[in-house]
Amino acid sequence: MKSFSPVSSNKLYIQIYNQIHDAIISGQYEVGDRLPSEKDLCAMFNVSRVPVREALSALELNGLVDSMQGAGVYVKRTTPEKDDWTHEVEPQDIIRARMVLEPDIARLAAEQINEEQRAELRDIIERFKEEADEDVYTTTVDKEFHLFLAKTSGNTLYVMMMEMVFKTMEQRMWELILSRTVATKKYREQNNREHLHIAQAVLDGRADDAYAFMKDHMEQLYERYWS
Amino acid sequence: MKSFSPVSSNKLYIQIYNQIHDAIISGQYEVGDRLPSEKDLCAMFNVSRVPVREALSALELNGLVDSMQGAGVYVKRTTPEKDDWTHEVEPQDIIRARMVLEPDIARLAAEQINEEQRAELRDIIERFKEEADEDVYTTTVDKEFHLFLAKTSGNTLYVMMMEMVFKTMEQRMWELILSRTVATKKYREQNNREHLHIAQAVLDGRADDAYAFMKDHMEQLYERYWS
DNA sequence: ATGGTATAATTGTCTGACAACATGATTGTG
DNA sequence: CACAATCATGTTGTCAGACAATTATACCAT
Repeated sequence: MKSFSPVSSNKLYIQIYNQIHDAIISGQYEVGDRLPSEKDLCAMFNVSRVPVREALSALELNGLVDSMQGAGVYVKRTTPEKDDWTHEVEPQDIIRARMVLEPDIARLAAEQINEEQRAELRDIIERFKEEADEDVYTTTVDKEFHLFLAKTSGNTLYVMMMEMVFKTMEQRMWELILSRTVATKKYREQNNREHLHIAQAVLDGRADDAYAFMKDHMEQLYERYWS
Repeated sequence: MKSFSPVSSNKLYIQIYNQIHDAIISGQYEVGDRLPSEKDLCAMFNVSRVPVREALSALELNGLVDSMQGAGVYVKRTTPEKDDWTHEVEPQDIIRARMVLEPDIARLAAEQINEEQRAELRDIIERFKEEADEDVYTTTVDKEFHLFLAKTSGNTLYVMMMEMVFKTMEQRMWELILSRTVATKKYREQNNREHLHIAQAVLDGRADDAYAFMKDHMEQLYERYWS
């Protein structure tokens, strides 16, 4: 493999780490390749074993390489941590998850809402009404509404799950799909009506209604998507 | 701050790294705190400076600490608050979310399972039976089963949500709660029966049964927890 | 060819030393 | 007394050499 450049200044092990790290993730090494031995690396970088070992141990603890006593240091993976699962989420996956989750969230929210949260919800309702008059359709208030319900449910797992949902929706331009469905004027009005029904049920503490209205709302979304 | 335990075997710098890493992300150190000097750490771990420095340089290259020559090693971050939501998840939150999610996951899994996955599921069933004879109760196969269903459902959001659930369960020693409920012999047998019923329904593609059995299973969990 | 053994290569750890730098105490001077 | 320069001390960064533990390889006898 390639030779490394001798290092010059300011914390050798950092420069050595960066050089080897870049060499690995840039694909100069394949998975399973063996790095040069520490002795060779010392010669390449023109340093002692200490900074080389500090760099290598950091790479190992980062999961990039695997060092085995007596054998050598082997490349374990050449790609940075991929938590990029959003690309394999299909639109129907999101709708399905929301159909299952959100009615229960609405019910819990209606059961547990307090005065402070009622004020916040009224504020959101106002913004829904303002938004109804505008020409452009945005999903910010929509998102805010559903996340508010999750928070009000008091179940932190629901909050995190809904944030996952919306993060995924943003990551993949769902705007396009929305533009074909709820973004049209007719559907926007219906959407608004449904939101207001749910909000009112939550405000009144009518848990069963909140559940039912949210279920309807989600089923509407489902049908609109598949039509 | 606290003292560290002397290390014993098998790559000292890994154990040292883990101990310091855990001490930092668990909040035993605030941002800006100074770690003990290398000399002190050597005394605490009862090792030489070499593995201590290898662990510290890895922490620095991971961005957790900042080591300044002549001054000391200072904590840079204690892990973003983002990952720190698990502590506010209550046990009933987890049960509630699972009650809502998992029946639908089971249904989807039964609808979409293919031959390869059937083989994997049979393998899991075998391990359930092996585990039934052992004395100690572990949750590894249980977790594997439920995560398998999520994967088989084909809904990546469900997979991520279930991973969230189990990660949370592990983070907050649910073992303790389990030891009071499902860990007892009587419940373990019932648990096993329920799992096998669900698995068989999924294997046969009986979606409605898978849904119903999983719902029962979750309701059983719910009742066991609250009793 | 095959299997076992000796040898070499490689990583893991220790010890001791010194250089580079930061901080606070000491001292000297106005 | 105030203040600045100097020094002592503690800390991290690096070097050199050594040995232990483990693995891979070469060699040899059968």
